[in-house]
Formats: sequence, C-alpha cells, structure tokens
Amino acid sequence: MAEREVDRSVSQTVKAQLALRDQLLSGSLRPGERISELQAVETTGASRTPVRMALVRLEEEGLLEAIPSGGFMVKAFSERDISDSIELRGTLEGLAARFAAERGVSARELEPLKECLSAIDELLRQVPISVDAFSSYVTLNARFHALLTELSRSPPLIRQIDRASALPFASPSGFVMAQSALPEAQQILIIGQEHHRVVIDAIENREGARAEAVMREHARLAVRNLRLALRNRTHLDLLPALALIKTATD
Amino acid sequence: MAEREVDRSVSQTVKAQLALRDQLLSGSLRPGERISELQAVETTGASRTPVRMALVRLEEEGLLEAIPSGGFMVKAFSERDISDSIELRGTLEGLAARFAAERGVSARELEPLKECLSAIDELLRQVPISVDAFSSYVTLNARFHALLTELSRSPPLIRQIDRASALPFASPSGFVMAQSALPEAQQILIIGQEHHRVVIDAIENREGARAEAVMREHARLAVRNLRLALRNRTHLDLLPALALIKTATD
DNA sequence: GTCCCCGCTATTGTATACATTAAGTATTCA
DNA sequence: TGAATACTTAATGTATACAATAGCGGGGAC
Repeated sequence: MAEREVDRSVSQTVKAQLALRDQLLSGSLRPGERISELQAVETTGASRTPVRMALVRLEEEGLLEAIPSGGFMVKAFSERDISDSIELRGTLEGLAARFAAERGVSARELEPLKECLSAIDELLRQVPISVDAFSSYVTLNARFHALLTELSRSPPLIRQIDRASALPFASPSGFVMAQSALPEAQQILIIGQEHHRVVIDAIENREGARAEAVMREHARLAVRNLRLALRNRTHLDLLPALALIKTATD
Repeated sequence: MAEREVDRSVSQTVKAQLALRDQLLSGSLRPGERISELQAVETTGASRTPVRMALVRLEEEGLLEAIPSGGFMVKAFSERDISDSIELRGTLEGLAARFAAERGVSARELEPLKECLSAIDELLRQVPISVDAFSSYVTLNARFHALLTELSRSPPLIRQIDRASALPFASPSGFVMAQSALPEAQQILIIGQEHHRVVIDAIENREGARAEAVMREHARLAVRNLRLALRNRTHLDLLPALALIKTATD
C-alpha cells in the first residue's frame, strides 16, 4: 500500500461518510441509482470496511436504502415526502419549544438566541438581500433552531430533531435560498423572523402552548416556501439537496 | 473454521443485531457498561465485521453510545428521558392521525383498525385481566398503533415513528404490563381503549385536530402510567426494557 | 513513600482475502 | 427463432490478519 494516502486526523469511517454524503447531496449519485462499494472505495480512499460502516450510517440517516438482494441505492423523495419532513420537524421543534417554556429557561440561556435574532435582523435590513448575506442567514438560522432545540433540555427529543434534520432538505432555511431572487423571498424571511421573536417571547413568559403553536406555524411557512421554490425552478441549483427529489416520471 | 455453526437463513449482521438487542433488553449488559467486541463475537457467533455493523445499527437505534476513544457502551436513560420519549412518540402519532384524517381514509382501510379494537374489547372484558391476556393485549395494541401510523401515508413520518418506537421502552403498551396487578391497571387500559375509539371516529369524520389531540392525550396517559409503574416497582421484572434505566445514584 | 514515566497488553480501527450469491450472456434445444 | 438453462463474472457478505492506540501496571527516581 504505497500510494494510498492515509489521513489519520479523522477516522476512515467518518471520512468516507462525509465524502459519500457530499456525493449524494451534490447530485453525483442519482436517486434510485445503486451504489457500488468498490467505486465508493475508489472515490473515498478508504477501504471496504469503513466504507460499509459509512453506508450503514447513511442508510440509518435516511439518504440510502438497502436493496433486499444486497447493497444500497440512493433514496428518492417525492415533493410530499419533503414537505411532510418539514412539517414533522416543525412538530418536534414545537414540542421542544413547549418543553422549554414549561420547564423554564433563565435569561442567561436565552441570551444567545437573542443575539442570533439581532444578527438576522441586521442582515434583513438589506433590500434586496445579497447572496453572501443569504449564506450568513442560513448559518444563523440553523444556529437559532439548534439553540432553541437545546432549550428543551430533553436529550431524546434533541436527538430525534437532529435525525429529522439529517435529511438536509428538511432544513427550512435551505429552501429560502432557492428563491433568493423571487420577490416573495424577503417577505418570507421577515415573517420567519417574526416567528423567532414570538417563540422567544412565549418561552420567556412560560406560555407553552403559544411557543409550540408558533413553531408549527413556522414549519407551515417553510412548506409554502418549498412549494414556491419548486414552482420557480430557476434557482434550484442553489439547493443541492433537492438532487434527491424524484424526477417527474415518478 | 470447523466448529463455527453458520446459519445461512438470515444474515450474520441481522443475527448479531437481534442477539445483542436481546442482551441489552434482558439486562445482561448493564447501562454504562462498555461493550466488548470480542465478547459479542463469542456470544453472537458472528465474526467481527457483522458484529461491528450490528453495533453501528444499535447505536443509531439509540441503545448504544459511541465512546470517543473507541468502542461502544450501553446507553443509560433517566426516568424523564423515558417519559419524554413517550410524549415524543405521542406527538408524532398525533401528526400521523391528523394526516390520516385530513387526507382521507376509506372505510376498507379502517376495517383492520376496528378489528383490533374489538379484539382488545374482548380481552378487557376479563376482570381482573390474566397475564396471558395482557400478553395478547400488548401485541394487539402495538398492531393498532402500527396500523394507525400507516394510515398517514407518509413514509418519512412512518419511518420517524418507527425510530421513536425503536427504543422499546417508548412503547406505551409495555408499561402497562409492569402494573398488571395494580388496581388502577384495568382502568388505564379502558381509558386507553376509549382513546383508540375516539381517534378512529375522528379520522372517519375527517376531524384532524381532534384526531391529533386524542393521540397526544393517549401519550400523556402512558406517561402517568409509567410514573405509576415506577412507584410500584414490584412488577418491574416484567419490563426488561427498564433495565436501561439509570440507577438511583445518577 | 509517592509520583511519574516507560513499556506492555488488550482492544479497537483498518485492510484484504475468501465465500457466496445474483445477474448477464451465450449456447442449445424445441 | 425464441426461450430456457447453464456458465461465467462481478458484486456483496463474511472472516481474519495486521496496525495503531489507549489504558494499565510496574519500576525507578526524587
């Protein structure tokens, strides 16, 4: 094994998993396509054992599907699969927000959330918003949702939300990008930001039901958002995750 | 490899996974305990590769936890972890019930649900209920919940509910058993059965909100149920899954 | 006597060889 | 000529050998 370059800073399994996920989300591998272990070995640089572990993990993650006769194929999703996933995630986040409100959260714990909020406000002042600002928005929004989830203090719930978000298309923030040039885009971001504000307020005032309701509404907004994006396919290239959507023939 | 008996009817990976899960739920392996690959190889009869695949799957399933320095340990759960898991599952089932109601379900699809309902009614007529009848109840109840989940016609949601149920303690039916001899037991089963009846009615009448609400209430009943069971520990041996609960010192 | 360092051992992470099965192709028979 | 069967091949499933690392124990020095 002279020529195999081995990077020992991360495990081969993790390296393979990241590489394969990249390939999946970038669209190098088409939905329904069978994934070849040997090919994966070549493209990832790891050997078969770590590659197989990565494949198992990606299957559990929901990006791959086991073929009964052996091996794995790239999973394909319908538009409804995706909108359901968004709603599902919203439902779980609603539960997290309710837990946070009911169980109580100190002002100190809410601080990072509020910082996120302000930072997003800052970005949204730009009209129309630039691509760079969008990129920052996506990061900040993801951070906001992650922090909110943490406030539930419920490891099983946090874990489950992570899994529901693992399918990257379930990330509401992602879809926004697809329509950055649409006139409705900015408006949608502003409504979403309003939701963020309300959920913090509800948690501060220990209004569990209100906190839950607004997060579910937030997800419904994201679903409308997705529909809009799919009707205006011009910017879909900004959404690598959508490579996993089934083609029209399905 | 003369003496290793190989059963070719199922894959070694699946065999190892089932065997290890058995060990976890039966309490042979204690929470927090590190799991030895070599030992697992001996007890399962599979070789290291399939054992490792099984360990990865069990980690994704939530029964094991990866140790940073390598290997896996048996995950430990607090009482709140478990009650949160039940509520989480109820929330997802509520969404499934709502989807079923909103998207419409034919009378023919509801038939199996109603059969389950009647069968459970039959069992509950026994007062007090026998251990055998309990066992049947658990099976039927699980079937009812699975069928209900299917009605949502949402693969991502079904998948997620399966995962939330994968932690077996999250199965509301399980906890009932722990208190089969308690005076409150029968009453709880009867209330649960009433919930089942209501959710079917709500789905038939396309009342999404009502269908969702009753499933969430159903989960809250299961949580009360769990608390009751834990206060009356005499029958905990009926609940192997609870072997995973952290001991009092945690 | 205690603390630190070195080396050993046990266990995991990785690579690869071997077994088995499924799919594709060619050949033969009807 | 078409269909069925057998053979070949390429892939996955399994087992095991090898490498690296972390934890532990002993010994030495301060």
